[in-house]
Amino acid sequence: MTVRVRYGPSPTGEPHVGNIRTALFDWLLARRFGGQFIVRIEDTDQSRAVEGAEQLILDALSWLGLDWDEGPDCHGSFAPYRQSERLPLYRAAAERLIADGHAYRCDCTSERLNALRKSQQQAKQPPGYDRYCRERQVSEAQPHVVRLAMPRDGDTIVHDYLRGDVTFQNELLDDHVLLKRDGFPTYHLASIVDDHHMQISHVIRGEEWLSSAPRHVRTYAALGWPEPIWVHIPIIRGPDKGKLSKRHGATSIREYAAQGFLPEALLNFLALLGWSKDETTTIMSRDEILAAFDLDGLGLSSAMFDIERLREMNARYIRDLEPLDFLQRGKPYLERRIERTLADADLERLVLIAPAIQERVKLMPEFADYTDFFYRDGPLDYPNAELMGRAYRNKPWAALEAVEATLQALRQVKADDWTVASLELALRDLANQRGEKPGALFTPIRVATTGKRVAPPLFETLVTLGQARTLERLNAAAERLARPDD
RNA sequence: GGCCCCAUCGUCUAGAGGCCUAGGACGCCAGCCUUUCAAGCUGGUAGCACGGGUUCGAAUCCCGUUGGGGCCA
Repeated sequence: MTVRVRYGPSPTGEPHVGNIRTALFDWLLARRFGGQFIVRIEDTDQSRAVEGAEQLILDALSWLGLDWDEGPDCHGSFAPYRQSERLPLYRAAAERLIADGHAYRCDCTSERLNALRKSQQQAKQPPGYDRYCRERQVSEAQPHVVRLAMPRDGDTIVHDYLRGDVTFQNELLDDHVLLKRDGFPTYHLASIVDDHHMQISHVIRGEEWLSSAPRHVRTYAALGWPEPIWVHIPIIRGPDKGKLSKRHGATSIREYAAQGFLPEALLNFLALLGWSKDETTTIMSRDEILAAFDLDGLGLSSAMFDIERLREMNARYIRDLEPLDFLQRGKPYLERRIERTLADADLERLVLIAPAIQERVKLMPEFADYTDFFYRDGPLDYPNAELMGRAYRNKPWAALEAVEATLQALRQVKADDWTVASLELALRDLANQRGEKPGALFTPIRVATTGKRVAPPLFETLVTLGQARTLERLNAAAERLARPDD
């Protein structure tokens, strides 16, 4: 069997991580088994449509590296891929169902329906359409909806790939609407007609659709079409255990991108939310996930979206980046911070220190914190107290002495010997001579050269900064300590 | 409320009757390392929701209870 799976987002806003995870499983199944991944825009609810949302969805997929074979922006054998452009297909299906006696026209007013619901509520009856029009002849000319004539008794069984057979009592299912008054189909009709015509093999969707699945099964039966394989995957929950939503903070893919999460990390994290390869593997590239993926690895219980775990995974991915790749990815954040653009050669001065920075950055925007001082021209901005650190706290004269001793030692280093090894030797030596711990001496040097208490390792920093600027900044620090009016 | 789904450390999970005195990862705690901050290393903390069965034997199968979630209202 050819695997053909579709992702059917509604263009109602930013794509949500929960939806994208479904798309990920679609994509994985298709790619793993040599099938096709189709993107179909489900825009039959005109009132909820949002301008530009379709592009946002496609962008999110691209950002994660999920490519599609057929979709609204490319040709495919089953075009068009927007439901709003496929209306005649749904109408034809509805007409056929009516002709065969599986569906009927209904012109009940919303007043009647509301009254009905109210009386059902009062009588503590299950709510639902009372099939008033099922035995009537409603003229085509009248405004009307089309409803599916569901069986009145018996059961409908949904064969779910993950859960096995799920049985629903037909008497609890009412005659739902297939075609709305405006001639647009509901999800219940459109998805079925399209899945059939597009030869979809597996319907992977959130568990929230399981309760309407018997309606879909009945529709397939009425149309005489074979059912796809149903795969209802668990939903993602927020920290309060409820369905993940905006209340819980960021939910859109774009927000995660903006916060500095790497697409590889988010992909890995999402894949592991409800799926696992084996008992130990947690870090997997897209290709490794792909090679191991299958539906049987999916779990049945819903997983919580734990941002801490995602952050940790992101940090891990950042550490594992090639240094030059890391620099390129950090570049935009640094440029924004220093408010100018950087040539690649200028950026690549950082290659020596890049691995040390990678160990420290958890989220990409932090890249700027660890690198901006390399690109500042004027005096650094920091309080004098920082310069003294703990060892020279409230003793500017002592700190001054340390800085001056450092200056003296570093001036003697030959320009062509300005390396990590010789700086380490020189500065450790100096600390020894002065009879103090390296940390005591290094703090003022660090603050003087970076303007920060927390910075990358010192020797690499000084080498990257260069001898001239190091001495210049130490001089500036000495001057500040000499007149402690800060 | 009705229907449906689910149930292993705080979190993500491994486990498809004996391999389980339940394994891994993140977090957390302690120690080591250490020039700040990290990273790394070592050790530790913590779980099969409960009650009945079935079986020589149950985290694993069945029933019930409880809890959580979804859908409909």
